[in-house]
Amino acid sequence: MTKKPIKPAVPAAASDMDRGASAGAAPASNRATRAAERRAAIVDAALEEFIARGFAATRLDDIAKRAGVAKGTIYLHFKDKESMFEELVRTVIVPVVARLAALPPPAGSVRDLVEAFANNFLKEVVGTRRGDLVRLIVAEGPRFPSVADFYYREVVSRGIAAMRGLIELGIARGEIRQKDLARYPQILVAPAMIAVMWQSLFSRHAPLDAQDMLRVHLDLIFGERRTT
Amino acid sequence: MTKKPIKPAVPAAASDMDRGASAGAAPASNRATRAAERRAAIVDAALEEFIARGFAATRLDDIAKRAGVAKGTIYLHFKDKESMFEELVRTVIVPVVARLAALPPPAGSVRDLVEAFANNFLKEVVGTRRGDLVRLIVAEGPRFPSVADFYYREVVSRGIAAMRGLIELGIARGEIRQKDLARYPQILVAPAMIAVMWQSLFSRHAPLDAQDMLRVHLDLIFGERRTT
Amino acid sequence: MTKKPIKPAVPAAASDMDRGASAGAAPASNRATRAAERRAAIVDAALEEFIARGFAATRLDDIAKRAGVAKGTIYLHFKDKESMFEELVRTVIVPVVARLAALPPPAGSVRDLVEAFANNFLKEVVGTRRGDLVRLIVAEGPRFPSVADFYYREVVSRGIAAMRGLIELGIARGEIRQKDLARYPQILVAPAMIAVMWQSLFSRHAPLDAQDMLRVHLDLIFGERRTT
Amino acid sequence: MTKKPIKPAVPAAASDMDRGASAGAAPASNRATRAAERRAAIVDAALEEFIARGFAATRLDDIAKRAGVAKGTIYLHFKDKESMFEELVRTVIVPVVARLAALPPPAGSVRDLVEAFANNFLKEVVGTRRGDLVRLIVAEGPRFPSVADFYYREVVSRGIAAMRGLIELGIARGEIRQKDLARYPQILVAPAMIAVMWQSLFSRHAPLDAQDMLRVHLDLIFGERRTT
DNA sequence: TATGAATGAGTGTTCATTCAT
DNA sequence: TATGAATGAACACTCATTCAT
Repeated sequence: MTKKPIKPAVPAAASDMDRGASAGAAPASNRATRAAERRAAIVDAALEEFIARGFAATRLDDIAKRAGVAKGTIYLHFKDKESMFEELVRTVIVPVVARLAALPPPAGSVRDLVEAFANNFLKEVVGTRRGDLVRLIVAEGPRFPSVADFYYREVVSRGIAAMRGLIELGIARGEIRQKDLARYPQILVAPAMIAVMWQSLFSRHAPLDAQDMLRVHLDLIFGERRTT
Repeated sequence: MTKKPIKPAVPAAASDMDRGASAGAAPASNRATRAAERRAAIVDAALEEFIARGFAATRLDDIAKRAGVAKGTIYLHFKDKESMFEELVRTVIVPVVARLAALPPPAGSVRDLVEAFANNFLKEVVGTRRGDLVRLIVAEGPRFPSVADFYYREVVSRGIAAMRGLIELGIARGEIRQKDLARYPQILVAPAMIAVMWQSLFSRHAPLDAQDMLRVHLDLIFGERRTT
Repeated sequence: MTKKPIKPAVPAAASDMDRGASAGAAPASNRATRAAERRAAIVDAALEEFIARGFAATRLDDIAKRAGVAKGTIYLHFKDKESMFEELVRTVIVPVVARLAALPPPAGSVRDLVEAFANNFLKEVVGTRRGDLVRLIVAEGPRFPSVADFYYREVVSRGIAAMRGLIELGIARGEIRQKDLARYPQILVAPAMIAVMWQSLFSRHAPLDAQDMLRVHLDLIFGERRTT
Repeated sequence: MTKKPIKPAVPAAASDMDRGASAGAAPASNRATRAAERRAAIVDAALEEFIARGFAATRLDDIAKRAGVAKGTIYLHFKDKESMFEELVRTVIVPVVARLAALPPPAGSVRDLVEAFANNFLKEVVGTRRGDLVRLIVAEGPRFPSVADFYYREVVSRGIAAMRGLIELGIARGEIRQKDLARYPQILVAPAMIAVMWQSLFSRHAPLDAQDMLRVHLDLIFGERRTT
């Protein structure tokens, strides 16, 4: 029995950001696979270009060139430039959210949980292309309400809810003193967001040790760690 | 003796953002005054458009229309679109910085100082056009290194330094326990920045009581206030 | 066996100036052919417009309209207006030079040679669009050194050399008495050039019988012909 | 008795080309003088710019700057750019023609006359701004029929007539053998015209000894000079 | 009379989108 | 399905001309 290569439903479509090392072109058996690969290539290229230049200043020509397809091909996958941008954000964000939603085992203290979460964020977002995507959304959000909406719905509101849950847990367990914090989970993540922006904008003026900063921030919330 | 109205040499040139209620434009006496007024009108209009659409998507035609001048007039004041954007940021930011630099009377506790500062920020930046300008800089910074540089130099680095000074004072006076905070003044202002972004992007999904959030954040840093 | 119509790889690309009666455009089979035809149409139209108005006053819009293409199409073939002008001159001149370089059979006297040459020039240049092109180069040369350079290299220096050769031959054969003439072949062609200019500028004031004038000039150089 | 400064009817208006060393601003007594000086300055500047860039590419701004007047001032002297160009040519050419019309004493042989004339032309036209003006007229003539007409009427037809007169005199005196030459005085001046163009266009590729060339040409017409 | 700020029509160039191959 | 040549609307920028001072 020939074992057919198992292809994901949305194959490789989520850009390099979510591909391990799938760079080396896969065998590309049938039609659908090829199409999906092309789409993924376009998404990757578009993300790169949009991040580098913003929506309006990005040329479809450049995206096509970078993706290694003809300009017309883009229109086989996306209705127009705007749709492409909107779908792009969805395509890239969905798997990230999915992974984060698969919470790590809630073992240990709340601080440990939050810290694990923060470290993950540091590694996977701050200073990476994903961090740039966040900045891109901040930049283009007002011109793309649907993107802002999507981002709020899928990422922000969920993230806020998750953080609130952790904060309430921390309060219940006595790890967090300040009860009001549960009303503003934003405070918990604010320095992380600042770190994201800082890396994009100011890191060449004054590098920021994001990890250390987040530790200090957590100390503020959970109390300084006893260095036993 | 007739008291002649004293007109500033470069009057109101810094955009509405810094004009009190100069709406009812004066008769506009001399040439230089007129020129300055026009320039101010262009700056105002450009700011509005750039915030609404971003740099690349803004049309000089629209700026001219909004400013009530002909397209060519813009080029009497600015070399080209890019220079306009760069000078615009400077023009708008400088007086804000100048005002903030005029420190409020350092009376009372450090918390009071910080709180006064935060309230000022809330009133003057969060949810205002100035807040949008911050977002605009975040959005366009990577494409306009000179703007990012300027903003870092004039606003960020100074703000960080000022915050650090306050934090160290708070530590010295025993108001702030966590000494490490002085290494990351960003933590102090992070929620304020988040508030700025939030208002631009998500306020229609979930309004944010920025003032209350900042209070909670300060409680975190200074300890909860005794409600006497 | 069906004899397929042989099409040149770059067909008719050199403007009407070098097309015989290709007016009834062929069905235009393949892609490359179509492209070449379009390019030729643009070159023709541009030549016409540049001659009529000069470089600066010529509108790309008009060229496009005359060529029957969209304005953007021009930019598929030429980098910008300046390059178009420069390439245009090359494109048009090269085949003319090529044809002249294919020397007529060097039979008969030097005078006959020169006369054949002059008659050819009269028919093909004086009073034609090619003549206007010469005037155009004289007009725009100072603003387009590269054009002047090219023209000097490809046309002038070669023409001068060829004339010098003929003159020396004429001297050797005793047909030309004045030996110094070999130092200034320009004298040989000067009346022809004057004829070119005259047709463009003054023919409506005073028509010039260029052929007769050239005959008189040759009489001057070779001595009057015995009217046998 | 106050000695009023004698002003020329067309004061200084003919550009540097016809001013000796009037550069050092004259006392400029009354209104009319000042106006005439300004006009002359504009004419000078305009000539310079038109020669350097051609009609269409010349900016009134540059002319004004070079002339040391405001842009609006130009419109006090000329209806618009086209009129300025047309009047400019007239203004500059008239005195040149006037001077040439004041024929040198017709002493000596015809060849001496022609040679004196040619030397004058070499010194005053070839390689000078006046020569450039000739090229400018050749360049812009087709777009400015009135200029071409004027030039033909005032310069070309008169020059042709004068040359014809000299040729006929030469024939009558036996200095010139070829009687047909009288029908094409253009032949007499053709090398001189070529020299004018050559200096503008090709002198940097191959310098041309115009004087020697003209001598050879005259030898051709009058027979080689006996070097006694 | 002279100025030069202001105007706005005009033009070169770009680029999202279409469509014949 | 994929291509990329062709399109033409859109836009930044220029510059001749006007006019209030």
